[in-house]
Amino acid sequence: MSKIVRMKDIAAMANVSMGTVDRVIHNRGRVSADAQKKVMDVLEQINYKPNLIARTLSSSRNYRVAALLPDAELDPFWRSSIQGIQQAHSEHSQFGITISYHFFDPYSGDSFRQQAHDALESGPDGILLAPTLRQEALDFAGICREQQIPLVCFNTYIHELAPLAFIGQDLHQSGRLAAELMTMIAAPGTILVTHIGEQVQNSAHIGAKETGFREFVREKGSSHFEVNTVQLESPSRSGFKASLAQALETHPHTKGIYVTTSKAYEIARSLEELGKTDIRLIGYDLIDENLTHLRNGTINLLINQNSDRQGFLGISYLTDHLVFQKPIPTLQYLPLSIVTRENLNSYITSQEVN
Amino acid sequence: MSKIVRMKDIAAMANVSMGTVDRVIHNRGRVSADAQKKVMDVLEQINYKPNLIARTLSSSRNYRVAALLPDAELDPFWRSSIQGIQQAHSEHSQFGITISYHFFDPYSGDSFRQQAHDALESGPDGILLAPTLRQEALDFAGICREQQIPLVCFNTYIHELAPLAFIGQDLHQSGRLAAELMTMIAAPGTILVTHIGEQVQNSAHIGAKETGFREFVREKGSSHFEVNTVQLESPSRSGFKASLAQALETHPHTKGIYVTTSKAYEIARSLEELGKTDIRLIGYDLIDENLTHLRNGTINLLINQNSDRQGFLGISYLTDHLVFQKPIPTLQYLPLSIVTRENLNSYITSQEVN
DNA sequence: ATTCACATTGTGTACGTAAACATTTTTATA
DNA sequence: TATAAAAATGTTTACGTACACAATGTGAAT
Repeated sequence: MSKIVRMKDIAAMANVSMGTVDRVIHNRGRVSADAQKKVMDVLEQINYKPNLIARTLSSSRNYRVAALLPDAELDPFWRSSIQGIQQAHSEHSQFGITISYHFFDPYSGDSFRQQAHDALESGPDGILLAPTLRQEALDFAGICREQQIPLVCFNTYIHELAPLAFIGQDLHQSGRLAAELMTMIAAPGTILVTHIGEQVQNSAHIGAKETGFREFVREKGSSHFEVNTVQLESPSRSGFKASLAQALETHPHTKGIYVTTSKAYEIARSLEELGKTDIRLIGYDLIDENLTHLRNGTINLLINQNSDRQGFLGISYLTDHLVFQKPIPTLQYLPLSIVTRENLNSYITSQEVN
Repeated sequence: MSKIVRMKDIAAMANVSMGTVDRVIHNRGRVSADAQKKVMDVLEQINYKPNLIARTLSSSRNYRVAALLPDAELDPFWRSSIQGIQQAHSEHSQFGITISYHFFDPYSGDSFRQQAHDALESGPDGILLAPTLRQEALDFAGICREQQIPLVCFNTYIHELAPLAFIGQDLHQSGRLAAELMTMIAAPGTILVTHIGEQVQNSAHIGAKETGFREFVREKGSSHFEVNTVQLESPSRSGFKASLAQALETHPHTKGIYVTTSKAYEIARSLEELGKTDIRLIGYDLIDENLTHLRNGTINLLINQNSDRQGFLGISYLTDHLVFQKPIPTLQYLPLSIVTRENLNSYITSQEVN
């Protein structure tokens, strides 16, 4: 029977005007201690839930969100993040959300600083950030905090950033999962953990996966498997395939390769060219380049970081925070999705609507 | 620059009143051909998107939704569906959605009819249905169509129901996936597909999984694996373990068991009691009973039907349809999530909020 | 031409909140 | 005490839509 309580009702119960109730609820000040108490007393008795619909309609202002993430032209991994952001945007545009995009070179501090500057220039009410560069991200987060701009981060977890929300994957656990899967599908022998032309800045990020991987093997598979880390040339250089071949010669009993980034397709391509078919390959992310090899069997498993959903949730959370003033999760770990040839389509199909 | 167009603007452009615009947009009739044309012309030129916020606030009526699904007391599988429904409800209750629950015995037509009758009695504006009983569901859907009550179904796909939306899993593909996983982790030998005390009504439902499973093995694993179907006693009967032991004697080279329902824990328990440790076990759903065995390793893999998300989406779609009059997907297949010991937590953890 | 029935069109109010604005009360100052 | 300034409180309007209601216009029957 509990009818919905409105500000009007509270005003009546407390014997004050709606204006006063409004001032108390939003503590805008300019209220006598007496009135304050009267309203607070009522608020404690009843369970007032503001009507978010009415609130949104009333204060129908426009919110600007700046999305700051690497350029998908430079790394296709980010394509799906952008898709997720765009989908969230199209679902929320009616709430007066506009998004400006600022794409940076994921390995260039200068590029980041430039784009970050532009993002701030646009006078955003909220910022969505993929903090691939640690130090630059920290500096930027400081400015956001100074300027009181809500910051939501995704993909790369950096504890000290202390954003309003982080959305991503538990990387340590992700590494453990990869190891579990590898020990399930690979024959006993050597497992290579590959790092491909990585920059120093990313080392913490990648490190958590490797640590998790090794931890699992130590716990559960040390009798059958030996883990070795190899550093390969950047795929953009001609030496890439050679450096892989070299690694395989050094470790002749290699039965599996774990690629900690979305670049498994580069390894897959080289393995095909080298005619190696007895090596299990586990990598990350449903980018087109990987899917081809997952379908033809060169890549056996992919762990999906759900970066489309990361982008989607990032924008959704900012909308909830800005528009609806709803509480949002501080830390949102997404599922560690395992993708094979047979469940791939269930992860990438979109549905018709009516 | 494209300012948002309101009904007011359309009225001005077409030289009519807002009332007329309203009548045209909602084709409530009582409009002259002349006025109709004037408004339509404007509507074709501009891109009018109604403000759903304002619409919702204005027609702030209450919607009743009836949820009709099996009793979780009789089958724990349904617990998570209910959780999902409740979560969606708590997120949408501010939009004036109230839900009445009607739990039936999943194997009793009488029970279903009784609860379905109650559900209709409650005068719902929308219905969420888990159509476990085929014929009864068809009859019920007919009544819903007659009474023009929107019907959203989940979990069990029945084509002839033709609901507003179906949310669930592609069962054929689910079977294929199970087979792919089984051939990855099991040693060559016999694979058993088990049916546990199933009712006739569910045969179509379960059949799709088995067909998919066999199809995959035929295509990709026929040289190493032989698939056999076994029918076991209902776990409630004392003969369950014996019937399993009997099946394993009949098929002495059994290396894997595929349980097409959420009852893998029953098999796991019996396997433990029988001391069988070399048989891989793949089942469905993250119910507590299964998780225990997944954690201790008796169950190797679970395929998650995401029934919490099914319930959540079911209510969300009904809300979108009723409250926001948004288009919703006709057919929403959810991902075929693969769950292991190491990614289990990423599927069941909930987050703190701020 | 007058009246009535009916079709069409226009106007006003409600939804619940936020925020601008107007009014009253209190306090400080001369 | 008178008066201005400041503080507190109350009132009104806007947000965009839906819907009830009022006001026109049209044509037919008397």
